[in-house]
Amino acid sequence: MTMNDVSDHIGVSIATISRVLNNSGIVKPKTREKVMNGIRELDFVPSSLGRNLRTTGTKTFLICVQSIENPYYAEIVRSIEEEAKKRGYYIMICESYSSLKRYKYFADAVKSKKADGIILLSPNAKDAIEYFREAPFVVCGETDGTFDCDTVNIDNEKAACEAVEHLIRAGAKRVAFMGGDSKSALQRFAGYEKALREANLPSDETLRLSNLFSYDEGYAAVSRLAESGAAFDGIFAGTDILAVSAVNALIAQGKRVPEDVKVVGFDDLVFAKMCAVPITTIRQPRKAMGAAAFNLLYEKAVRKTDDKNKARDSQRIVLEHELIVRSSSK
Amino acid sequence: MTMNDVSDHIGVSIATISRVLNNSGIVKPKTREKVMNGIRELDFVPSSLGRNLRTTGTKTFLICVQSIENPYYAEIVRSIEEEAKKRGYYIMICESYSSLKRYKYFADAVKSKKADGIILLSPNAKDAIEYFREAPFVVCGETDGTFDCDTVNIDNEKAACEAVEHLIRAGAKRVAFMGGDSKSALQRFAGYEKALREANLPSDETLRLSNLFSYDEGYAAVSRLAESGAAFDGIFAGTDILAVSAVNALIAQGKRVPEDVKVVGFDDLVFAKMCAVPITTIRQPRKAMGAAAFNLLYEKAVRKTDDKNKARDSQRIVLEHELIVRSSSK
DNA sequence: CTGTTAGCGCCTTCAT
DNA sequence: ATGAAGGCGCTAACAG
Repeated sequence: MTMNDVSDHIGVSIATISRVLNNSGIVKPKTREKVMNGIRELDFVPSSLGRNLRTTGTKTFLICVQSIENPYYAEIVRSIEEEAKKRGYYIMICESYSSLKRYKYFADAVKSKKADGIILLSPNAKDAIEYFREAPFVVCGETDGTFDCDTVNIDNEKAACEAVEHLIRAGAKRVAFMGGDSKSALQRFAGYEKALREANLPSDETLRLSNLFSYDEGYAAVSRLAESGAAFDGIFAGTDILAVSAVNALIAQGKRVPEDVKVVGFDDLVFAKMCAVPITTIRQPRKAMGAAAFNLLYEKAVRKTDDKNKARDSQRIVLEHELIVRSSSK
Repeated sequence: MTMNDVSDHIGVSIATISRVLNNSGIVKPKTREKVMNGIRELDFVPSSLGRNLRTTGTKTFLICVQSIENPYYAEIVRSIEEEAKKRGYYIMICESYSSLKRYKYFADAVKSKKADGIILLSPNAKDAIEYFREAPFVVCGETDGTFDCDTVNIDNEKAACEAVEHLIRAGAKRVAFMGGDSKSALQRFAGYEKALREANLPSDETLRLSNLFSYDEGYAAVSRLAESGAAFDGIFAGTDILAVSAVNALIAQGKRVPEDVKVVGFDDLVFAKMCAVPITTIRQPRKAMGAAAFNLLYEKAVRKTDDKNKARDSQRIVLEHELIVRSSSK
């Protein structure tokens, strides 16, 4: 079923059909109606293959997430999709599993014209970026001053600082840190240190639990810390997963949350409130982040087609976070 | 950058380049090498637009999930992707949000040749299916005898029955049910009833908590049940989310799990073990399910191209589940 | 073994 | 306001 079939069916040239489909050129209302009816009768859907080949564009963006298992991405993706719909764009979600090979694969997907651009929601953005030099792309949720690209993010350091300030205000004097080693994890650690400094509290190395990523790692680390007899009455976790692991490990050790130890997480994922003790956390404006990321990429993709005004400094959009206070800290 | 550029660069016809790229036809080793070098030097990636138009296929499948926020899908998707890679297929993940409009959108994506087929991981498969009549598609994780299509699933009734038998063996005499109203939820309810019948235990309507989907709904329902003073010492939840909500609600009511109430969930999602009381659950063989779903669709898509032997009865693949025993039931 | 050539389905001038 | 025709990049049939 192609435009030719429709053409035969209703006796109008394919050029006119194309004009109707794309709202381009001028078509007599009566002709337009005839075409519309024919399309409906035959249940015709134009092939994107022909169109894309002709226009050398797909109106499709790739969203590259580390793994869809992480619910952090869901709301951002949804927001990107909503924005895309407004512009008539398709979205494909791809998982990187943080593998460099996969990044190459996605970059090639753009080169081979399967998509027009990439939105990278990856925690390992820096590693990926070398592959994307030639593809229009935007990084969302990760910033690193050392590379130059369009970026949407929150101020991780500031947010972490506020989270720790909140713990201190709630009465915590000895606050532990849990986090990974990604760029944003380091920024969150910097915020933690800053808050301690500003409150004139010492930063104790034994309370610094680094290189933590999974639930199991977090659980083990907090269990060890508690067993070691180290004194602490607060935990700032760079991730809700780690915060949940901390709460469960503490309870298993006979400590009470928040009475003995106050806990704050980061990201406000679904299970932050599904925990036995609902967790205080930093909420990122994920909806706004997704929309901003799409629009940034859209602009870039369109500009590339227009090919005037091609060069433009990369933009760094920073959005506002929010502290959500729940039982784990009060 | 097209095959013509490569052709100019190395002085070989585009036909030969195509043969090298597709491993089709016969090419002298020396020529092949020359072509490979040229491709590497120019960093050429063939346009899928031209190729797809020519072959009228995209080697791309859509995976339609209700929402990527539900980690249930992650492992299935991963497994599908692995299988796809073996065959040189691309995978696009799409979210349906259970909206019928979105199903139409996906069906059109296939009609417009953006993809060759659809794997439906949706709990509302039945509603979607009318849209997919013309598109090669496979349903994974949902069966309903009333419609005819290729299907990969476990035996939900049997699995639920085993879960409840386990509760009964563990000493539970009055087991409550929590579940939604999807087809598989009903099948799980049937298994629950069967287990009670076979153990000669009465089925008490007041212990039947239906139409439950979200964490909050589950939490509220179990809280009400406990407050009502109804006697129960076991809960079979049709979903891990509901099981977690039950555990948290029970603890909040001062009940102990598993001493006072034993709980079993379904699906073995990440947070089934991230809960304060790790949850006994039914694990679906998600890896095998994903692989089976891909291969089923692959066969269908290829058969459609071959167009001989087109008609074939739809297949219904049923795979084995597994009971994972954790603290919530022992 | 390699090159030439005819479309795949569509959009877009250019005529009319 | 509409139609005819070329070509987007590639594959496959046919020549050589």
